[in-house]
Amino acid sequence: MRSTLTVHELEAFLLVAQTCNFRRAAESFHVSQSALSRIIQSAEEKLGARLFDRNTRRVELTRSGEELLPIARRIVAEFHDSLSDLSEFVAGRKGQITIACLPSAAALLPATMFRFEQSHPRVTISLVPISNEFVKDMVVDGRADFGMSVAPAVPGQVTFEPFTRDDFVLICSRKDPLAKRRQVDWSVLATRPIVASGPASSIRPMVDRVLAEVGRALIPKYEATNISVVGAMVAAGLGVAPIPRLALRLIDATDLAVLKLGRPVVYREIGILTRSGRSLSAAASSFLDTLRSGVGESVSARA
Amino acid sequence: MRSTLTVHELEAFLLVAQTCNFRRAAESFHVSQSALSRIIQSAEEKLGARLFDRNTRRVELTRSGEELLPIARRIVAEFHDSLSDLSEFVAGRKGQITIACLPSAAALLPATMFRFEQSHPRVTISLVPISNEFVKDMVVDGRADFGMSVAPAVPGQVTFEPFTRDDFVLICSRKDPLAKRRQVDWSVLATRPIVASGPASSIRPMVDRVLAEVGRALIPKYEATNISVVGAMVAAGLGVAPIPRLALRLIDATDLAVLKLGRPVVYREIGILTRSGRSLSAAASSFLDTLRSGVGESVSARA
DNA sequence: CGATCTTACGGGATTCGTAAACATA
DNA sequence: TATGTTTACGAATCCCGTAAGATCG
Repeated sequence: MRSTLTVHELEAFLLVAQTCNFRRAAESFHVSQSALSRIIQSAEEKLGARLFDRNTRRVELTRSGEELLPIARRIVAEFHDSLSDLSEFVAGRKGQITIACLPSAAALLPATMFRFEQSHPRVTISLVPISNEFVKDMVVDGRADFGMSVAPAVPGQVTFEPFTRDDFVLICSRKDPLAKRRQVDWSVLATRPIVASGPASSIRPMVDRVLAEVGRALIPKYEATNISVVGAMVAAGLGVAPIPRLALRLIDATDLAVLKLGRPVVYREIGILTRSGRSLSAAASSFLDTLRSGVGESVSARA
Repeated sequence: MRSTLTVHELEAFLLVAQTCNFRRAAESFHVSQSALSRIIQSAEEKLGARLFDRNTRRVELTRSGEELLPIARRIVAEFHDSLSDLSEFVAGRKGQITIACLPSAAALLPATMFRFEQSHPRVTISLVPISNEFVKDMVVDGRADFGMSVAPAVPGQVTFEPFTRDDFVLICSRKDPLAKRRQVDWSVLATRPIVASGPASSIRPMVDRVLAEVGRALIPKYEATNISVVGAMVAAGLGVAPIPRLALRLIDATDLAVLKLGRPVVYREIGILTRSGRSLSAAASSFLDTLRSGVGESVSARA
């Protein structure tokens, strides 16, 4: 074989083989018949063998042509099928999205996931709840398409796009006299034992900082790594806890009172982490569009 | 997808994906680096998605690129593997040959088949011994690549190329006094009972014609369709039989004497039948070349 | 500043369509 | 002669290589 055939030539070949008629095949192929004739000639030349025995009245496959027929069919089918699969992917209609996010931020996503499912039924989503520091890692090394968390201490490898603000609330037992109030200031924390999140949590550093601002140090009476456990301890009356409002979704609130935390005004900025200088998959990109377009909804859902 | 990618582009893509470096990939691909850059650009444009996130220092696959990677590998591999298979076929190094031939002509082939096997180990050959009239049929409708037989009564659909002449011999019992002679004339047939081939055989009409020429009619004392049976009957002393020399190979000659048949000089022209206006497969064509190039050998083998 | 990808540009090869030539039943 | 394939030819397109430009570490 002097040179390699083209998919274009194989397609032309298939049409001629199908119709055994250059004129009609040319029509199907949307080229002039002389062009088709030359395409076949070129294929034959490259192959070093005639593909059709033809005269002006009859066109039929040679043995070589018969041998090529199933091969060409397979190649052309493979070619188009595979690439159309790919185009599904490129269009974002198919694919897999992995999202790394803070456990509390996970509460922001299900509504969006539901809407996304309507328009992108063939996209699967894997939501990985993970502590703050690892969100960035997963995004940086590509294990996640994007992340949802607070802004990273060191940007650079990731880009942070603010998405929503998460303010803090105080939870206390329903039996605590505070339970009657709608809002308290952070200073109230001086009056009660504090159930604190573990130091690895994204919550703890903020609470520490705020308390430092108001001139007090956090001396935790109790500590728990898991926010649900914090909730349970508070519900049992062991103390009070300042937590992000979104974290309420992860807690059994039956025996809890939730109070707005007034001054100072503190919030976490929850945003979208993407890898800098790296493009998103089409599916992930669509998902983020859906997420952004639903901001109003998700903010109201937060109340 | 606006338009369809090219195998050429897929190959370029694979090289870039492999090296993550346009310059080196361009080298492997035997094009300038700018050309490669444009090939990738073209692929990206056709696909509607970037394949590489790249700047002057780093080149790495996007998600779309990662998705394309296994697809491209499969397509390109399939493409080359299949077509190289085909080129094996086209070169005649691989394939299947079906030969329809007279049972007696089959004796001409094994020597050639042996030599052909040396140079074309991946070609399989199917030899179909079949009566004369069907040889032509098989060639005409393509069930056989070519045939070996006497010239067809009506040419036209097939082309006849003479290959060898097959003269006639007389077989008789070793006990017959004739057995002492080396050569007799056809007229000797008047002196003995004749064991004739069946009327469907290609031999019979010739014998009839020759006897008519020498002014005698063939009144067969015995008849057999199968040439081996004719031989056995002659060996048993039931009569004598004029048969083509090639047919001797199909007969147990232990108890037979073989005499040359002198006047009139009669022979069958055995030749190669191919379908008119139809090209042979490369393997069949090679085989025929081998066959023709071995004429001397096969003629001598005939003695 | 150096290595590397991208863009600009001119030339050459390819491929197309129209139309005339050619071939077979 | 009618139908259908091939060849001729001019035009448009595509693709390449060289070289200059742009960009990141």
